[in-house]
Amino acid sequence: MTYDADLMRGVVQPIVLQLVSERAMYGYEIIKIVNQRTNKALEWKEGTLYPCLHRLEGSGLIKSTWETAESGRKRKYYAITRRGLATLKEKSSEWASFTQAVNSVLLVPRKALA
Amino acid sequence: MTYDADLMRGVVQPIVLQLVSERAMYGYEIIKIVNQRTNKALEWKEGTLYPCLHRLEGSGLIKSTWETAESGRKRKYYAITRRGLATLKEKSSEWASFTQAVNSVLLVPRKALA
DNA sequence: TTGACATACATAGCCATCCTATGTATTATA
DNA sequence: TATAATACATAGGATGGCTATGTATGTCAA
Repeated sequence: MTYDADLMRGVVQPIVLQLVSERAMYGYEIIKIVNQRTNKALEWKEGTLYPCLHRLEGSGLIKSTWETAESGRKRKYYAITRRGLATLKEKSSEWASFTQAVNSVLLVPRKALA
Repeated sequence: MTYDADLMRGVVQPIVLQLVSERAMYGYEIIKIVNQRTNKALEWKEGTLYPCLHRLEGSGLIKSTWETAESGRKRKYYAITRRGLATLKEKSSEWASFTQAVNSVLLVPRKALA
């Protein structure tokens, strides 16, 4: 159990929503981009992403379409829905205020302590 | 299921460790301080804190002593241990790098997008 | 052409823990 | 003498990330 596993909860959905809001993406691509954009600070596995994609689609926050690349390979592209966009905005600001709240406890300067 | 519940995982332990590292505290006090210091952005209930305190003590990261206030009321004070302090430092920097990683995905400026 | 690897999707089961709800007991207050 | 606040505790539900595994196709080097 990496500690990261607990931290990860609550951010996987917003991150996925953010990415597919930028442009339509397929699952494998999302994993690569997350690893890349965070310099592997976040290193997602399939077991993290795919169930999340299915949940998001089940909730109507994203929608998928199968497409075939020139290579002939089939990919399931996900795009954000109107409701997904609203949720993304919600969760983004929630994340911002949450981190601020946590930091207000975690980052108390020593000189401020009695 | 508030979304906050998922975000909360992974920060409860570090926050508790941070607080009891400042000075010895008892459970009920910790709850009040968290609510207060975060302006109720974080609003912990007993069911969140007490099991966490027991886990931390079980792991040897904090240790407890019963004390009696002038009022006659009994309180269980928790203090951080040497190992707890080491863990706190670890988790604090983990939290810092984690939020940075998440923000590097979540806070991509629009103009940076292809 | 064959083996290895990367790509691409998917899911079952484990497990940790946050939350709700509930319980007990004591002290303070109206 | 209620009611609220203080103070501790735990059982049970629910969620979802992680491990492991499975399938299939495309690419590339030996």
